[in-house]
Amino acid sequence: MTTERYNARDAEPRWQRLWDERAIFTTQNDDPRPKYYVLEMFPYPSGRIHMGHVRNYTMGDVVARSMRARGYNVLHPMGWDAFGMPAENAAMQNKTHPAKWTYANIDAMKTQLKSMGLSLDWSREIATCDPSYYKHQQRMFLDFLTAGLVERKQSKVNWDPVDQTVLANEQVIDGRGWRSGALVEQRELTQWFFKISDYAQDLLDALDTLDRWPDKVRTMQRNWIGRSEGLRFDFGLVGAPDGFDKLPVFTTRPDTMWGPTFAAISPDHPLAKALAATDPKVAAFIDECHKMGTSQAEIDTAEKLGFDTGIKVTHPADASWTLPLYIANFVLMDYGTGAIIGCPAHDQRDLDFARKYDLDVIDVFVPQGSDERVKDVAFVPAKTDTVQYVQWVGEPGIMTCEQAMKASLDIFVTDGWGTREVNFRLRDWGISRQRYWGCPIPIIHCEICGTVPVPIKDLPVKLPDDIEFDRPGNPLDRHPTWKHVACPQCGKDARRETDTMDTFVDSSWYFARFTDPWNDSAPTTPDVANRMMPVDQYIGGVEHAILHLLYSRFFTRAMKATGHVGMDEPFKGMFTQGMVVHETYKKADGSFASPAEIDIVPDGDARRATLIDGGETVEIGPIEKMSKTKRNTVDPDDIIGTYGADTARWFMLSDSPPDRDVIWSEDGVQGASRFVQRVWRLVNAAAPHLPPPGTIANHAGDEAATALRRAAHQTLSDVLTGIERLRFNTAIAKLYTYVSTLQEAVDGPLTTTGHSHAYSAAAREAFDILVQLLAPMVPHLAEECWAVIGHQGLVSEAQWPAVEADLLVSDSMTLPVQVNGKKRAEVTVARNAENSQIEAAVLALDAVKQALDGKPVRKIIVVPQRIVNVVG
RNA sequence: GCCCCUGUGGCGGAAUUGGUAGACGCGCUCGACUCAAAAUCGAGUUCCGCAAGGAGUGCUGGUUCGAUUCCGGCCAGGGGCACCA
Repeated sequence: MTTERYNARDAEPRWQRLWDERAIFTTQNDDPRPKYYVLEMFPYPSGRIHMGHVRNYTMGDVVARSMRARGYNVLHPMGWDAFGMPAENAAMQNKTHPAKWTYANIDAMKTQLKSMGLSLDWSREIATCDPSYYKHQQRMFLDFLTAGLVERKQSKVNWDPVDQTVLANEQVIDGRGWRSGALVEQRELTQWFFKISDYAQDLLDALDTLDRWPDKVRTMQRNWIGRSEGLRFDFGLVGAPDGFDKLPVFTTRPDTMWGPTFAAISPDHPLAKALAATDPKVAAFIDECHKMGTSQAEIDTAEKLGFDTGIKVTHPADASWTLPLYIANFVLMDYGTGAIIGCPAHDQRDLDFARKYDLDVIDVFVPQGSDERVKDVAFVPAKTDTVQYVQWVGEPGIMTCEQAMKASLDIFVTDGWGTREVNFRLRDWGISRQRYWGCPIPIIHCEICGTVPVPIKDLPVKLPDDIEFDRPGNPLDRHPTWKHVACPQCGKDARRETDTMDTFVDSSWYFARFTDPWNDSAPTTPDVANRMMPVDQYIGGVEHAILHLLYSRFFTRAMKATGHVGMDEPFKGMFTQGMVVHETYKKADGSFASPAEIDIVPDGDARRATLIDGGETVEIGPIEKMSKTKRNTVDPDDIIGTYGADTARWFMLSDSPPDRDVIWSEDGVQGASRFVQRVWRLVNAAAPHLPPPGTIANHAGDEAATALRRAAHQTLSDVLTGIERLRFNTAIAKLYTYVSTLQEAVDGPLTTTGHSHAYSAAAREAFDILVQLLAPMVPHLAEECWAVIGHQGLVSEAQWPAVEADLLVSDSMTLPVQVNGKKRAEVTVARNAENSQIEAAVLALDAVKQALDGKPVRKIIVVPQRIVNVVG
């Protein structure tokens, strides 16, 4: 039989057009069926999609299509994270307006996404750079301000000298700007902050409820929030300037309070500043500290510097116990109170400092049964280690550090010397950016009225179109007219805030906007948002495990506090997919060749890569993340053009577990392509032999029909759970097996005359199920096949049949038989056989007798439905 | 330094969470079809052994009738955090 090869290039656009015309992926908010919201992290419109996008969106699409087939009202929208610096950089280079550049990119990428055949509701498309989106963001900024969740404060900021902007702590990687790579400097600026730290405890606690999030991500967030419990107390001050009579300190090791030998404050501490005002030597020291870089290398090698203020602090437990007070360069102002106690015996950094400045070292505890005192290495046991306490207000004794910490804390609290305190590493979120291409902060600065919110009726504060990018810095600030406005309160001349918001703000609520993007008067329609939210399955890269996900969790809480949504957590299920990686090809001159320029030929057991143009042999390098610099990228357009979207989708889902990296290889793609053709041939071969759609499968008493139906329903059940657990690779393995089973049917009974009606009907069901299960993964091929086997409608709209549970169990079962833990035989017994019957059957087996070798049977373990083990 | 994850054939990986290790795919070998190639189809493919059989899930101990799975110690690779008191 001759069947033409499946032509994806012809079929795919045809089905995409039909889906579009019939708007079958448009979601109604008032649909009575249960909702399911599946979302992939929306892309930055860089201009072209890459393989990472293909993988991400394919996974989401499989979930969306399968949930639709299971009867849910699926919301699966797409949008654009469209503000950001690349648009400004492009504007500087090409003299194009960021908006023009961005929207052109959106157009191009939308075309690419459409060629993938994704089941997206494009009617909800949003771009964060559109005033119809950011006006609501401005509104929420004002709501948050009213609710006390926004603060304007002087703060030391990370300043990126290349991009000329402030960076959040999260955007500083190894002391360098995350985008420019420039060494970050410290500057004092007045900035807008979202008070995410107000929610630190809640954000931490609620992680326990997110049971459909990867543990890895939850751990990362937990560490980032960084909760630590400890003791807060005041040192008394002797000889300090007026107004400073005590020094608040936080410590997580109250047990070391019995052996401090110095105290130190940050160079940014108010007391240090006060001293600097009258003492030029202090001022000089502080200056020196500020010159210190923040890069990792500098921090690692930086010398611990201290300046003895001459001031003494008094120990809270004993006012006659005084310690010297230093200003030290390693004390951070924005953690704890900006002041520390130094206990050199049990902290290496304190010990180094003590040795350098010739301070005492007091051992609070020593190893159990030892009298060894600290010399050059601090003694820092684990909290659960048991040690001998020698310095103690009560009876010295042997206990764990944990016990001693608790006991010390109790003493301090009971005696009124201090209080329990919890500190978090998480800082407030600085959102001010000195950039043009971002959401303007809706504030007006008036000399008389101070900072005045822009009235909600005046929103949006739109970005001006006529701007120039001839110089670095913030073009909004240089605009001749934009910032000059009248104060909304007093009407006098005032000045607009020229900072824009961090782009992470834009992506912190887009998922909520998708629920009703048509509402022009408010960010959300709470009724609708509460019905469609939270996102049931969110899918994206691990690189956003902290930043984006934590901000979104905060934002949802803030939106709840201001009445825009009714829930705390935005993402019920979260999944982080792995990267797409590819081997690299290095030419003799050290430059890289792209996979498209390479021919791979077998070379003995190995493979050899040569340049198609010229034939030069190139070195096959390590497998790495696809990147422009390594030139190991594969263009989705090329793959879709050559093999079709279905092949690309199938490949992305096969083999690699979705949370791990997938190695893109030509062999793999061809394997996927072969599968597409195989399905096509199989379905075409079967089609003429199938009874009309709707023929009811009834297998009673027909062995062959029963076997076929069992295979179909087993596969249905397996694929369903595979997708549910996002284990697409195993779902695909089941489909491969199922295709082989159906191939056997086509090669045998189905195409031979004389098979029963029951068998025909079972085959009809079996092929319907095949095509339906393929549809989420290779939707175009599935539509084509659906038509070939005689269906009128679209498989994309067809509901999956229910799994018939009684088909998943058979009347007899084959159990493996072990003797002393080694498999020796198999035994087939009735499903409902008694254990005694099974035992008898097992002992009668020759293989068992042989393996026992005459030894008596001591025990027989029969695990129902599983295994039999004979112990001799 | 602290925290987390991973380790299974030539390769990607399965294994219903303590019950037949290696499903499924890739690659490879042999065969069929073909003048030939591609495509397709069939057989084989953890290792040692002609075989019977034995060994085997990074290494090493343990728990168990039974361990890839649980526990202890180590080794290797990857990731996150880090002057955080």
